[in-house]
Amino acid sequence: MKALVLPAFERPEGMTTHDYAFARLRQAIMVGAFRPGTSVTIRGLAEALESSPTPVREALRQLTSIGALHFLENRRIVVPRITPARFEELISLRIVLESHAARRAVAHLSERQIDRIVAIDEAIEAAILAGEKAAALIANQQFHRQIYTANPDQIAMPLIESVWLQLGPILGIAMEHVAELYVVDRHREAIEALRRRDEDAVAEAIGADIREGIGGFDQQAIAKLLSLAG
Amino acid sequence: MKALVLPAFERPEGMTTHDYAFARLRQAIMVGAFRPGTSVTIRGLAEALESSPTPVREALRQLTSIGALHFLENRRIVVPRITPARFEELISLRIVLESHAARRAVAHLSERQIDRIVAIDEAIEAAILAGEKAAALIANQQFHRQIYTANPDQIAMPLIESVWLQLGPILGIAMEHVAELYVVDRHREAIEALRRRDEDAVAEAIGADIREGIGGFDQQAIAKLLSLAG
DNA sequence: ATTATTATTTTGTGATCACATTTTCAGAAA
DNA sequence: TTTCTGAAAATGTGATCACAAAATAATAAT
Repeated sequence: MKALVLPAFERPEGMTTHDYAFARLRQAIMVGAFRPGTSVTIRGLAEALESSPTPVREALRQLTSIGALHFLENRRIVVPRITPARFEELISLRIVLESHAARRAVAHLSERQIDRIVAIDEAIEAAILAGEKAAALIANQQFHRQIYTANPDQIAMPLIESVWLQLGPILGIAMEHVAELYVVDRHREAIEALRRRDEDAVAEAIGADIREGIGGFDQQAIAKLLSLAG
Repeated sequence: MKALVLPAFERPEGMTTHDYAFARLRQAIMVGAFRPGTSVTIRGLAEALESSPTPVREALRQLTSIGALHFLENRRIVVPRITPARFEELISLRIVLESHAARRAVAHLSERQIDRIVAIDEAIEAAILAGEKAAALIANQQFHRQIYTANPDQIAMPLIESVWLQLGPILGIAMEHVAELYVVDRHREAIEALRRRDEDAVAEAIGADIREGIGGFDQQAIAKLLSLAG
């Protein structure tokens, strides 16, 4: 078992080792640093993170609870495999959850907050132009998160992030094999609908954004990506 | 801090201490054994479960990850507080998630499986007649779970169970203060729609089941229940 | 050469300890 | 009496160890 290399991560001053381990592993999964089916071990990750096993164990309990990793029957921990059918379930669930979260956020959004969302959209475009796929993915998530968290009573965000995490590994493969990830987006429509405070139009734009964005990968395309990943 | 008493739980042969701790705590939260705002400690729970702190710590990482408990800024662990607005978010998210999950399960259900769902519905009725509220709540969940898990590629179930868990503490209060919890249900309609393989009717019946069941507690009723709980 | 058995290694689990951080309590000062 | 300060207690964190369970490798039997 060769030494594991994780994407770089800046640990903030005073962050506990457990929180650092969790945040770093979560980010790595989110940007596709682990392939579907990959086994991880407590000691392997502890070594890569330069920590003792305890914080890693606790982080792994969290990551398995949010669907980012799976505990197998034999107690091994793996990055979940994905099938075209499961990909479709993830996308359809994303559409349902995020349309709903967007709809319920509309009444809470100030013009200032919408300006902030516009700025994030510009950062997405910049990342795409620069060919920085992982940065575009993260910025795209921030775009969505900024909308949904405008609702102070929202509880959908952890669920939405869990779905995003489960998409991480396949999107990681996609980022290696397709020229651009967010060719299509409907962010302009979403922003316009937000400004009009039109809940139906917002939900429609968000749903279409997902469906026509990464949801555009059909079962054949997913199967092809999975075969490319070995 | 007085000794904690947890609802009884039958530990299966060979179950690891961690799995037992997690399952028992999860169940306790689900049936409302903890009040919103209650603080729990690792050592307190370990004592109640007759284990060392390690498995409890790992279980707490899981429970906080699925929304059943919250880590506070000061590192304390509490049962989340709930407001009428949050209750409404939980219900509306339940409606969206479960209608969707039901819809996507329809194509996968055999007659044999539907028979099993009917049997569960009968068990719910029996529990209601016997005045066993917690048993009715668990059986009601099993009714729903049986439908949604018919879809072999479904991924919504962990999200749905997280929402159920977040409703646990307030439903626990409700069980103490209302005569019956599931006065209204739309299980018959759901079952009929399942037999007809009518996705729209299934989604509609499940949505109505939730909306007219526990979703019938309006903001005033929730505020009243919260004040009764202290 | 193949299969079964045994030994070794790897990996997860639970316990315990020391330490860091937060809360509570007691005593002193205003 | 109230507020402040310092000490003690409670609580979470991380490290380490031994043990249990699973996987792999080596050896023996067919």
